[in-house]
Amino acid sequence: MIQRVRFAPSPTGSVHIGNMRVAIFNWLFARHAGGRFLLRIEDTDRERSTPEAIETLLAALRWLELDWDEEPMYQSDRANAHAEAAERLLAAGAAYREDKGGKGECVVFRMPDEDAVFHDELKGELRKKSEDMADFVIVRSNGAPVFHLANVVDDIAMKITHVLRGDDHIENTYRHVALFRALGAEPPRYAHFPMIVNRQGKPYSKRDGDAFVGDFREKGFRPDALFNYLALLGWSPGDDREKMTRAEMVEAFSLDRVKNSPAQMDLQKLTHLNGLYVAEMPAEEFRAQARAVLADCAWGRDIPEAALTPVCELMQSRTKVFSDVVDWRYFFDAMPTYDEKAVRKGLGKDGVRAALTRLIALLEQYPFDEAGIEKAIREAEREAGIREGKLNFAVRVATTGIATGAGLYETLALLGKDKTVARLRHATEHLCG
RNA sequence: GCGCCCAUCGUCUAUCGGCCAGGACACCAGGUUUUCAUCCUGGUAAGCGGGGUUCGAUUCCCCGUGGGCGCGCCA
Repeated sequence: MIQRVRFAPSPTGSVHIGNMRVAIFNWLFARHAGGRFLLRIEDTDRERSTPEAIETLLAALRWLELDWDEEPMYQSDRANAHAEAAERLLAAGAAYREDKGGKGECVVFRMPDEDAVFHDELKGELRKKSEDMADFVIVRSNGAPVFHLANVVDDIAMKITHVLRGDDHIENTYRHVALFRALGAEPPRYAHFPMIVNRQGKPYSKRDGDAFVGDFREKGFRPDALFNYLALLGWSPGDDREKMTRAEMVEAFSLDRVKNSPAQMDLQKLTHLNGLYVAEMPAEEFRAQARAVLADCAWGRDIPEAALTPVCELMQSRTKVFSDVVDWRYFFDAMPTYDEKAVRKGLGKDGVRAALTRLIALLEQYPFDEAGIEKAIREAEREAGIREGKLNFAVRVATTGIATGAGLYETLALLGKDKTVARLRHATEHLCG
């Protein structure tokens, strides 16, 4: 039998990272098994489920290349099926009408008078005593179906074989299993994944920042890196592999390798992984991405291709996230923005002013290329009695304003003699301690 | 309160009774006789507590403790 799983989000305008990981696990499961990955939009909340919210959701799925099979089901189209199911349950005595709070009659599902049991693919046999479960509303007094009913009726219609969702649904599952049976359907198999939690161990929320797929996209994370990272949150291939291609993940994925304890999001590790992906991007693609970031900066919009290309070549290997690109400003502006701390540390020492002043003169004596620049700096050090290599940091701060960057000689060669000399001069006149 | 789920380095994880408890991120030290966000090498760092079962438990069972979830005419 072909396995059919579904991702059934309710569109709210932003896509939560925990939800997306559930989608990833469903997708991986389906692709591994050669089954179907289906989409159901639970858009019965008409206030929040706007066309824009739905588009945001689909865009997030497309961005992560979670391609779905068949036409998505829209729950809002299913009112008749839900109502009909409620009628059947009523007719069979599995449900009854009741006015629970003066709001008019609603339809209540009668929980069977027996313990609820189901087999969870991750957690084993899960059970709950009959007396610990109460009947529950399936149709509101205004006629609208409640989540439980709609969810089960639609899963039946979609012929879902495996429901893979967050373990915050475990309690619902006891009810859902009963609903499936009452509707004459065999319940699907279930697996409940642990949640993604924050530092405090609470479910990851928007208050924690970076809670939505869009946040990562905006910051310049790559979708393949985010996919890879999220897949590893709660799942591992069983060996030491971490950076994996989709094909490898599809091949290796199985439910019995999914952990059943909650995982905490580690932005640093995601950033590291993203850097590995960035490093192997084709140069043109890297440039296009950098260009997209620059387009949002007033100073970065009109950089000619000829100026941008060498900077990209220099910086790609050390770019981890595309938002890093906003720090490239010193390559293009006349003057860098000087970081106070770096200035203090790099330009504050005695003798630095004299050495840099001498360097300005020495730069005139050699060709302005990497080798010539290095020679000039070495010579300036010798003359000033500074230990070899020690002047580099001062030069770096004087010319780029910050403490870190690419290779110094390459950076200066790229900057050009005019900017380099002007900045060195500025440093000797205004910044040295 | 009642019920359910969970528990290995700071974090993500490996281990399916015998491990010097392995890897990764982060961190620290060193190297790439120049910086560095790349790269290489090395290091610090873990089995929540108490009972069992067993020749032997991180691993199996029980009880605590801690955290999470559920107990809606929300999804």
